[in-house]
Amino acid sequence: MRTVTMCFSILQFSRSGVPRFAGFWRGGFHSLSSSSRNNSNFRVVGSKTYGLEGGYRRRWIRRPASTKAEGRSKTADSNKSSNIRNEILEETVSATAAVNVNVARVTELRKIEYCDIQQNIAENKGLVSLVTIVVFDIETTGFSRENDRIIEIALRDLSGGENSTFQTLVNPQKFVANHHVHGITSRMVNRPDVPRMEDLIPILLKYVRSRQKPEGIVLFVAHNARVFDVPFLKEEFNRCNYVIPTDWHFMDTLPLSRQVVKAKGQKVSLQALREYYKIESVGSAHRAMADVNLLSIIFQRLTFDLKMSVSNILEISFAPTELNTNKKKKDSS
DNA sequence: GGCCCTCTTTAGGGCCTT
Repeated sequence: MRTVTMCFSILQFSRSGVPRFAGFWRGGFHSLSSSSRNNSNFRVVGSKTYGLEGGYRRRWIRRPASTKAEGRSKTADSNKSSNIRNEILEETVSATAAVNVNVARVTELRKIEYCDIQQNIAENKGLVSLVTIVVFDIETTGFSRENDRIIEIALRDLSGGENSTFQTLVNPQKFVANHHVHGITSRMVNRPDVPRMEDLIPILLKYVRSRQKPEGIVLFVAHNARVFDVPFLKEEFNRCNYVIPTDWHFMDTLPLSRQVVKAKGQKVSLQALREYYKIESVGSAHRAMADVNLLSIIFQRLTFDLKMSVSNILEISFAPTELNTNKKKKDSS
């Protein structure tokens, strides 16, 4: 199986982190392939949006985990807080006092010197213990990061285990004109029980932090990330007065796809890649978690074909600050 | 918007993301 062979391809490159890294990939992709259809174990959604029971009393509801893989598990959920946000978070992260998450996070991140991380990576010091790879996807009201908004976000931590996925609809507070693309309508998201981006970001930060390894970095993977997903995410964070943590790095699978596929005259869209790799279609295309599950498999195939190690992948990763997303007026002089 | 390709580079069209 490709899952196994990929481990071998990476083992050729990674030395110090070999044993743990093998488990890292094997566990992650095993869990994905064995339960990709229904192992979403952490959702923050409008209750009616997904047709779940629970009515309107609860602002958001959870779905139980169903993954088979082992992983970090937080079982404590007995604290009956009236704050539903805390109630959700207690499933995945330790409950903390209500603090300004962003300020605290930025302060803490300053203690983790970027150059130290880079140096550790360069020296290949236990990469597995440093890197959490998260495949993600967003659905939006359109292509303009200035005028459009995120309406759905999904993540999958490839290390697998409980709470390895996260997905939610997002209230854009504007009309969704492109529902024909993803099937997400205004009525589904413009609701008081669907979190707005400013509500979601603190939850997202805590969720990612719960998946992050001690003093490690998180590598987010998306298709066309450099041009679409990351600038969009960055814009939404800015709009809500948040900053993307400095230990969040991003990788775009589009250039990898061009290297592998386009040389053979094929297209490099997500669906074209699905056909190229003969991956069975599961879920609706252009829904965030379905695309995340698909990209998780494609990412595995691409890195296998290109014989890429984690070190190689990190070398082509980028920070949001490296992107020049400022609006530039074309110089007509 | 950024990247890639070509009938190119003093440019333009297509792809990719929703």
